[in-house]
Order: sequence, then structure tokens, then C-alpha cells
Amino acid sequence: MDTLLTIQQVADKTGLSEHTLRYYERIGLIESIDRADNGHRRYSDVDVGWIEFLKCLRATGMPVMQMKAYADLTRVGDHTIEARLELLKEHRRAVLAQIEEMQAYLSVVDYKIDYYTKEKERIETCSEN
Amino acid sequence: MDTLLTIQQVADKTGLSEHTLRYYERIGLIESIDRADNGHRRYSDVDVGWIEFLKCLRATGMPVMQMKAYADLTRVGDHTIEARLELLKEHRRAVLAQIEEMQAYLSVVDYKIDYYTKEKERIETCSEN
DNA sequence: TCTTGACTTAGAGCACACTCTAAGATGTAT
DNA sequence: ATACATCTTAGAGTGTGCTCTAAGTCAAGA
Repeated sequence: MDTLLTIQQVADKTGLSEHTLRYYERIGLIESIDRADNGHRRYSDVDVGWIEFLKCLRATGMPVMQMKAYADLTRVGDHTIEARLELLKEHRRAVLAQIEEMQAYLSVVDYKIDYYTKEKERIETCSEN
Repeated sequence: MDTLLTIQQVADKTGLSEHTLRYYERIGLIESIDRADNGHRRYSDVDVGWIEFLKCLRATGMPVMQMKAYADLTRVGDHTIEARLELLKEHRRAVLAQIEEMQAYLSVVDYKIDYYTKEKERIETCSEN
């Protein structure tokens, strides 16, 4: 199928707002989308797929400017595949490092939760007497 | 030991900037710190410990306003232990959920990395002939 | 015909978490 | 004495990523 979608439909489908979709296009994250006769945007399945991938990059914390660099690479041809690969691999490393950092910091929070749980029990035990 | 530290020493030790330390104090994340005769801040070990815990909350993505809520609870006495516990547990759930989300999105990035790796090999193989 | 609603643009505004500035007080070294 | 570093405050400024506004076009329905 190659049904073309309006911006509203794409917003619903992707969870990004219409504002954000236009913003992403303006800054070059999304290549200029086909237009209907009245000038309204018409998104193809390929466009939506690209937007979904952008979501993956954003949701994993990639800065918009880095996403722009990646987007630019995809537009200039196959000879940038190696560069794209490097960019994604580097991002992957960064994400895994960030997850590990969060887990390490979270373990301190866990420790505190443990402490409060015991403290709470102690207080409750005292008040029973 | 209960050596008192200057703001610069605490900045070095915690990795937060002096600006950030003052900012945290201003917005009530850090309780007002003891002063030397000349009005300069003098941080105790307990203060530094608290700041380190704040770092754990921030590094795991807790918004500053929620940290403020937690800080406020710690100041009004033992009867808020349950509330503090709930806040930390809720945060813990949120962090784990976020990590899972990131991992899910990252797996799409992994898929792309795989695709590009194969694509690159294919291109290299072609050019060998 | 009139209204409603979806869309367009350029550009302004906003929330968050800092980050920096300006002006001034104080302390130490030469 | 003088230079320099370190600190103080209140408040302004910054970067990021949206998010909203205003003014206008266009098409379908009552």
C-alpha cells in the first residue's frame, strides 16, 4: 500500500505533534514532504518509516543536531554508509554507557529505599509497645 | 572527621559547579549551609553526603522540582518517612521503565546497524570483482 | 453565502536546568 | 600598600527541544 497521509494522521500514528513534525522538517531532520495541490503535506509510508526511526534516535537520547548529521548523510548517497554506521555505533555505545550509569546511580537510591523500609519497620515496631 | 569544606572544594569533590551548588541552595534543594565569619559557605560531611545523593536523583533523571519535594520531606521530621519511601519507589519504577523503553528503541537502532553492516559488506564484495 | 475546520508560514514564546555577570567584600602574599 | 584570588548576592542570559501564535488559504457542509 502507498496511501498518503495528512500531517494529522501522521501525528496520530507516530505520537509526534503536528508542530513537531513541521519543526523537524524545518530543521532538516525530515526531507521536504510531497504536497497535495492545495499545498498540504502528504506523507508516504517511507516518510512515516523514517519518522519512526527518528523517534528511536530521540528516545534513546540522541541530540537533534546529531540526528541532523545522520539525516544529512542518508541524503548524499551510498558512500556515506560507513559514516552512518559509525555514527549509529557510537550512539549505541553512548546509550549503553548511559544506561549503566543510571543503573549505578539507581543502586544508591535502592540502598536508600532499603534504609527507609527498615527505618519504617523499626518505628512501627516501637509504637506497638 | 568533620572538616569543613569551601564551595570550591565541594565543587571539585562532587563534580557540580559552584554555580550549581549555590543554585541548588537557592531553590531549596540544599538546606542553608553554615557560614564562616566572612560569610563564606562551609560544607560539612553531611552536606556533601546529601549533595551526593542529590546527584543520584538527578543522574537518574528526577526533575529538580521532585527533588525539591523530597528535600522538603526530609526536613519536617520522621513522620514523612513513608512519603519519602513512596517517592523514591515511584522514581525507581519510572527509571526502570525508562531504561526498558530505551532498550526497546535501541534494539531498532541495533537492527539498523546490522543492516548497514551487511550492506557495507555487500558493496565491498561487489567492488572486489 | 457563511461557517467550520484543516492546513500553511514565519517567528515568538516556553520549560527546564543550569550558567554567567556585575558589583562588591574579604583574605593572603609580596 | 597593593595586587590577586576567593567568595558573596541578585538577577540576567543560554541551550535544547519543542510548542504556540497570528494571519492567511482553501474546501466541504448547512
